[in-house]
Amino acid sequence: MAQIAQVIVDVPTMQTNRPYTYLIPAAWQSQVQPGMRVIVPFGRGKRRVQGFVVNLTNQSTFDGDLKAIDTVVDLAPVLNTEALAMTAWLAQSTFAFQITCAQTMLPAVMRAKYEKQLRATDKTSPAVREKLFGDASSVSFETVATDSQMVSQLMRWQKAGEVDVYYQVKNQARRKTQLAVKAALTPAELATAQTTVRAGATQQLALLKALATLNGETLTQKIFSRRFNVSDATIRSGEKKGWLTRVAEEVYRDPYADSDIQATKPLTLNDEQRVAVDQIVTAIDAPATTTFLLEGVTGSGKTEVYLQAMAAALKAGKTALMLVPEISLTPQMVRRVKGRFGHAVAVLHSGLSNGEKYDEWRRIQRGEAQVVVGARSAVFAPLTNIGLIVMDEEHESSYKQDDAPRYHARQVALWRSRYHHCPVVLGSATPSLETRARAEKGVYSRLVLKDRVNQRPLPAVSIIDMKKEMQQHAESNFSAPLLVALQDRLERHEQSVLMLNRRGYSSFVLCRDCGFVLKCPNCDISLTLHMDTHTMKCHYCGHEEAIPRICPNCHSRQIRYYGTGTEKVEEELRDLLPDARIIRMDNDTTRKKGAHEKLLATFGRGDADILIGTQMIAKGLDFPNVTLVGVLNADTALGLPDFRASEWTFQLLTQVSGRAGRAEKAGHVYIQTFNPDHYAIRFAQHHDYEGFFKYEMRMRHQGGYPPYYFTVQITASDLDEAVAAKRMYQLLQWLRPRLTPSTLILGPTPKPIARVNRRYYYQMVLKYKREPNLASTLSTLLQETQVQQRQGLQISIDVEPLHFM
DNA sequence: AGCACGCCGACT
DNA sequence: GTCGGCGTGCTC
Repeated sequence: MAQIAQVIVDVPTMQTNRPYTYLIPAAWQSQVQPGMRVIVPFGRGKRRVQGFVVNLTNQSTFDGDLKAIDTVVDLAPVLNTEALAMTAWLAQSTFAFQITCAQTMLPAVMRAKYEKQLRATDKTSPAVREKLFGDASSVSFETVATDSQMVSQLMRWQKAGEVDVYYQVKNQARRKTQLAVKAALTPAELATAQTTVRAGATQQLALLKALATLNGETLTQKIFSRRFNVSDATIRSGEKKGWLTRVAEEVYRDPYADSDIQATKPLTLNDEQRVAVDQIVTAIDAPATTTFLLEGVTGSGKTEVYLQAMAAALKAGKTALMLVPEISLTPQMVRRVKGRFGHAVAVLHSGLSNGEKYDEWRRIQRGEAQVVVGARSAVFAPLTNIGLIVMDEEHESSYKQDDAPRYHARQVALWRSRYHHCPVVLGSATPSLETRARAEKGVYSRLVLKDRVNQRPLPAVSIIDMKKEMQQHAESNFSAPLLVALQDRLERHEQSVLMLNRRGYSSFVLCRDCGFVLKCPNCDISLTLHMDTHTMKCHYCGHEEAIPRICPNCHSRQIRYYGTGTEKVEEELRDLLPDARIIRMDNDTTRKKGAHEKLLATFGRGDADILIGTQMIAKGLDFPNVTLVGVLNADTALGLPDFRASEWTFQLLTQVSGRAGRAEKAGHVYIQTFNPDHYAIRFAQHHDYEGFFKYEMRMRHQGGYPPYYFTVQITASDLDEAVAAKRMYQLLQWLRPRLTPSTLILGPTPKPIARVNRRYYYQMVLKYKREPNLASTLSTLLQETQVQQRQGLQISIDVEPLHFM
């Protein structure tokens, strides 16, 4: 029986990023297990924090007095052996704190909330009691400690024993319960009771008869009253008479409870799909940790391959994990998977409430769900005995988390595949260069789907040179050919989709007299105009202000907005095509829960002719009547200072092109661009992924970028620009001699957006092929800079960053 | 992170 | 003299 526990405490700092040793109180010794949450005293005061038990021993390696665990929060571990191992690996590979990693794997409600409280003691004088507590015995420190004078007063009272400081560690997890009805009498007694109710009491008679059918089982009151048509009032009076008892029964919050989902059958596979499924199934059965790259154009039936391979994993008694990008996790997608696997499916995505996420997580943990579908963080789903991991649209940048722990779901998936000894399927029409290059080298097995399931050819793509258009016509978002095509679709009662590439683009306010651009007072970027709220907003810090009527700089009235937002495009289109029914889909119109789905349903029913949207419309939507896709500005992302700009542009254009002509009717795509000869646009025009891959690989080779080099980004930020810059140069001096000479260091440079939220950002990028001591060097760097970090300097390390700006 | 300790300036 | 400002070190 273990007497001592090693605990990772909820104090995310470099110094506390290691286990602390605690005594286990005798009463808990047989129950505490690694992976359980505990509450422990930490520090010299009375502070208490939550922690995770990571190890049990009988001997302390700590030479000093041990404190004892205060409370054990869980009855069973919330992190199993795999999750604990994953925590350690994740912390080490992303340079994040272990506690941060552990918390990332669990639903948000399992994170503790802390409240510092003051409690009355037996020494509390009436005056203090009156001033602080009133009738209560405790009060939150924050509500009383209003200013520094009060804080010192409170400290004096604490020293005098007038008040006691206490840390309340709050568990946010709430289980949802529903009242359930249970018969309190035996069947014989119920029968007797039926004869004793007064004549005409039909409700009571119905209740007794209903209770008799329960056979001692419980049934939620809601269903009970509906099924037997007895009112809640009757049930309550039955409870008073002692016929029944009502108990609170735990229920899961089921986000899809109200949607009725049609069961679907596996579709017939074509030859290529068959080959793919067979290979994956062979790997599942072996089992082998093969990583497959499933490459197939839109409409080639990748999803069906996933579903049939997952079915094989279930058939082998194993579980399956399917990751999809957040924006592809639409109700249609969920319906498709649930239709195939029914109640075995748990869904995890950001649209769920915290309670719903918690319940889905517990269903998985208890083994009640064998299939998990979810976005990035679902890669940590507590499935055991995984037989297959699928990652759809593996090139999507949303798989990389932007804040600590800065992990890529693909890396986690590969780690779990090794742990469970199961295959991984990475699917995409436009694989990331890293993945495709690994397939080329034979590290991954490549499976190719060349044919579209419906045998439709890919749509024709026309490139429109906007430079020429601008010379011939007045300034407009719509070129003549696109407008003609839109008109034509209207006449033929076919639908069109227009995409506005928002990346690197927005509408801002500019003074036509002096050129003044309205900027955010906290960040280094222009404020974006929002017509719906009639405000100027900063997309980085959320700052909001009124739209200026006169220029703050020269007081001219010639201050107008520039650039293009979806709203402005919509407005212009309504002018040009007054008869068209238009739907706009962007962050503003889809913010409300379910709004996204509603707009798509309207469009799908044919209640609109044109759908205007941002990147979010490029993915997954599949409407047979769409025969025209227009990209209004293909090249805004090309101007970004990022070596992946071409890759993103190519992927986006290829994806959006796939939206045209998915059924019987042929589709056409119009791409408006100022760079008609750019290779990313040319290869997208010809649906030529292979061509793009070869060309881009040459570019990466020349520039020394991934996948030829590994990269690490180091960022420093401070309120004082000079401090950030100086520290960054010191880091460079410190790092250079510790790294191999062949490692390249780019920078330090100010970030393209140098100031965000009043902080100044500087970055440095390491490019290397082999750097054996990199991990230890970078951890030392973090250790050595912790004193500066206290003083307000923030340093972060991003391994294989996706965004270089 | 949050707390105690310790060292300096300005006041009951 | 002391109260309280902040820089520094430590938390099993």
